[in-house]
Parts: sequence; structure tokens; C-alpha cells
Amino acid sequence: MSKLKALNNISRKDLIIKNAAALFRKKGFSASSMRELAMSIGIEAPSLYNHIGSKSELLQAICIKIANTFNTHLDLTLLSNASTIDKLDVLIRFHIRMMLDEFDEVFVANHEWKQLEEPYLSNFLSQRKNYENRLVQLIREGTDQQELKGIHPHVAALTILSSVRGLEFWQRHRKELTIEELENNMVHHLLNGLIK
Amino acid sequence: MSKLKALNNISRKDLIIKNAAALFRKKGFSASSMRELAMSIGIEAPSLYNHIGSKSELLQAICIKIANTFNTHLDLTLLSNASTIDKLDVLIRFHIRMMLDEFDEVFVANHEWKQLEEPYLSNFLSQRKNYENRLVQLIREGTDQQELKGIHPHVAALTILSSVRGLEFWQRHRKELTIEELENNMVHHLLNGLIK
DNA sequence: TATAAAAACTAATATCTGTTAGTTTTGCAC
DNA sequence: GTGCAAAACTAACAGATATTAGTTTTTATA
Repeated sequence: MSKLKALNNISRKDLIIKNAAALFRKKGFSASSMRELAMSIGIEAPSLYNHIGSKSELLQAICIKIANTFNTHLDLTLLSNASTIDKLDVLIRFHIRMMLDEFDEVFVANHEWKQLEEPYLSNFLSQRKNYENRLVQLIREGTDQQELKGIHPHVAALTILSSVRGLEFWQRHRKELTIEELENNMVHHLLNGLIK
Repeated sequence: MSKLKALNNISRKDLIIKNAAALFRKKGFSASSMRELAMSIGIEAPSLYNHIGSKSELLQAICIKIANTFNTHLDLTLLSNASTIDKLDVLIRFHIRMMLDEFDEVFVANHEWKQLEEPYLSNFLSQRKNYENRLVQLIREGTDQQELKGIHPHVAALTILSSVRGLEFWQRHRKELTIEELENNMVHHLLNGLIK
């Protein structure tokens, strides 16, 4: 087993977390049982506890990882010298890629964070609030510098974040467009509008 | 009790459904217990069954009602002689009002439909797909008639629906804007874009 | 092949779940 | 006040839940 682990560099614990993300996405955290998770791996439920501490630890791992990924990317983006519009472009595209590439994890973080226990719940929420606030600030700066229209920054930020989040429903239509076309369409809609 | 019911026209069953919507929104359907629901209304859990058939019946009632409300409104809107843009305007504003006025129910329908049992699950999904398809068709017509840009209709529809759905996060900011200002900002963003 | 650790197993527990059965209380009509 | 129906109650059940304890099997190393 440790030879396998060395080969493809994925530990038993990581496998459990990955399967948990898939299961939690499909049925929701509370409606998912440890027996079901174990079965998806091909072992009995108690065997899971040789690798993990508890069910809620799995949710914590998923949510924390996603929150960190997004915040780290925002850090980097805000540091650049690009214009506000270009920064928004980069951020929107990153959200879209994440939504498609790390679908299960992002979905679970978006939908099941309510089931986190303290202090992970507070932590997750403050990270998300922080992310939102910095995005709002970016939009405000764009408005001040006459790059953007005077749309209320909170509303604009919410619209952008909600739109990309809504890509959870895009799976059905994946074949219609390439990822790049999808990105281009969505960025264009959010930045330039729908009306000709 | 029946005098009370006659007076304010809300039956015991309706009260239970209303409290269920609030509870399901706060904790999720699977994480909500019938004992908790009963406590929120001041009775014991088994007493609920004098008024309702089962827990899942509550979720069904909530989801069906919301799906019907949206589909009925779309029926009416599509019948009018207004331009595509005006129709989109009306639809977006209706979603926003619903999200704010019937918050618990809309939230639960959006988030917990997965926990529906058959045939309610299939029914709900086909109603939602139908709604989405008709919105896509409306946007396609707007493009054909040169009212709208050539943004991929599915992407545009998804962006619009996701944005209004994201108003579940607006509760925190309710005091910042009136509902009408919120509507105006969001409609303007989605139709005319963010860039000046 | 012997050893030790990793990881699987079985058995069991306490708790919580939705729901039922049967009984008592409540509130209104006469 | 009597009677009746609505709606509350208590007691209880069968099944599922996450998790623990203790044991056996598997695997890698020496």
C-alpha cells in the first residue's frame, strides 16, 4: 500500500476525502452516511477511522481547502498592476475554472458549510466575508477611477459571485461550449451586459 | 381553534409548513428533526401527525408551491406584447421580489429539492428545466431580433438565474438599499453590464 | 522467514430518527 | 352541562446513525 502511495502520491486519507466530496455533493452532508462512504471505497465503515478522525473532519478538510485556494488567488490577483477590469476578468475566469475542475469540492464548500461545527464555521464565514469585502473594494476603486459604472458595489460583487457559483448547473451543457468560450461569454455578459 | 383559523385564515397545517420552511432553510432538510419542528411551534413531535402525513410531504409542499408560482408567472409574462428586454426586466424583478418576500420557501426549493422522493423529484426537475428552456428561448429571440448581443443563450440564462438566486446572501445588506434600488442596480448590471 | 506496523475486519453501543398506537385534554355546538 | 371532534399528550418501536473496542489480516521491511 505504501508502495502504491509512493507511486501515485495519493494517500488513503486523500482518497477518502475525495470520495466524501463526491458523496456529499450528490446527497448532501447530512444525508450521507459513513457506511455509504466506506462502500464507495470498498471497505467497512469502521475501517475509515484508521485514517480519519470523524465525519465532520471530512467536511472541514474540504471547506478549508477551498476557502484557502480562493483567498490565496485573490491575494495574488490584487497585488498585480493590472486595471480593475483586467483583475475582474482574471477573478471571474478563475472561479469558472475552479467550478469545473474541482466541482465536487467547490460545490460542497458552497452548499454544506452550514453543517460545519465551531470554530470551523466561524472561520469559514469570516474568510468568505473577507473575500467578498475585498472584491467589493476592488469594484469600488474601479468606479472611483471611472472604469466602471456606478452600480452599487455590493450588488455588483454579489451578481458576479452568484453567476459563477451558478455554474454548478452547467455540467449538463458542458458539451455545448469549450471552457474558454464559456468564460468569454460569461465575462462579456457580466462586464458589458446583454443589451446590444 | 377553528375560530382562530376562521379569523386569520391560517390553518394549523399551514403554520407547520411555514415553520418547516424556516427550519429547513436554517439547518437543511436532512439535518432538521421533527422534534425540533414541533418544538418551534410549541407541541410534541407526534402531534404533528394530526395535521400532516410525513416529513417529506412538507418538503414536497414547499417545492411544488414555489415551482408553480414561478412557472405561472412566466406563462403570464411570455403572453404579453412587450419587447424581449422588457420581459427580461419583468422576470428579473419578479425573481428578486420572490427571493426577498418568500425567502424561506424559495431558499428551501433552491437548496433542498435533492431530498425530494419520486415522483416529486422528477416532477420538480422537469418543471425547472421547462422554465429554463423557455427563458433560453426568450433570449434567443431577443438575439435574433437584434435586441440582444450574441451571447450564448444558455450562458446568459444561467447568469441571470444564478444572479437572482444569489440574493439569498443579500439579507445581510437589506438596509443598504431599498428593494427598488436593488432591482434597478441588478437589472442594469445584467442588461447593460458593469463597464462604463 | 520473522517482525512490526498499517489497515482491514466483527461486534457492539448509545443516541437519534420518523412514525404508530392508544389515551387524554381542549374547545365548540347544541 | 352533554357530546363530539380536533388536537394535544405519553409510551414505544424499529431502524439508522457515528463511533469505539478489540481482533485479525495484509503488507512492507529486514
